[in-house]
Amino acid sequence: MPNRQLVARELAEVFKLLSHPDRVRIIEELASSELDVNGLAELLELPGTRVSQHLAKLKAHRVVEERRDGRHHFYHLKQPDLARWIVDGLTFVEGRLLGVSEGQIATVRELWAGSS
Amino acid sequence: MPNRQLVARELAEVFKLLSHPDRVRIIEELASSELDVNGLAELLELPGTRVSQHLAKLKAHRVVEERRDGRHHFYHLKQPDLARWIVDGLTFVEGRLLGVSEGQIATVRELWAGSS
DNA sequence: TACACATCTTCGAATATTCGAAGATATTAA
DNA sequence: TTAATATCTTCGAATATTCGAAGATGTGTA
Repeated sequence: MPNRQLVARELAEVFKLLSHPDRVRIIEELASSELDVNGLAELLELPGTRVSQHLAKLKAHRVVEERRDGRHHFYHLKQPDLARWIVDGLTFVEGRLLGVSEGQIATVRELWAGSS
Repeated sequence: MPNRQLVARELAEVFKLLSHPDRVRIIEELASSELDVNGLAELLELPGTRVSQHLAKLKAHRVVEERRDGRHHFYHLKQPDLARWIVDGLTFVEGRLLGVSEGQIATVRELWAGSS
């Protein structure tokens, strides 16, 4: 009865998908508003090509969905709760951030939890 | 103010650590009881060397802690809530498991949530 | 001491990921 | 149609991960 193995494998897939800082930031930005590739690239100060590559991966795994309007490709989270769950994970990160105080982490938590 | 970037980087590190099925299973087993390398290896039907390598990585990132008793090295979760948080992540996996019904996922959720 | 047990560490090959560069596609405007 | 904009895809090199094998370390037992 290898259900637990199958479930662990899928969970690990999701974790792998979230295991890049750019993708974490993309998901957190999309938590509060739908954005196109350029919009994300400017917000995150990353090259558009890179954002596009990350979005392709997120889309392939059905984490984000695409809506096209003219030449713009807008992206949003398929399951907005995902962003909240990630923010919950901050609990397990607090002890690891030496240069960042708990207060600053709380600020990030609020930024990502509410409206940015 | 790159706090969000720092936080995203650390979150991504944690996700990378969880991005292997063996490590997910190890963490879920350690949620209910402290175990030594051989105990884990038998439970998960994996070679002891492999379990040891995963545990070394989890220990380096302070996800697990070690207690030595004679020639046995017992491991436990430093933050037991981590296992519960991972189980919460099952929400984002349910649609991806084609061969596993929702009822079976619920069973895994209970197995991992309570006593195994 | 000698031996078995439990675990760790190192090595190297196979595989996967990342990232910029360059070119391809699709849409709108001139 | 031509050109500009927005995005995607492919390529290849650099880097990282995985995993078994082999040997090293530490602990208990005869």
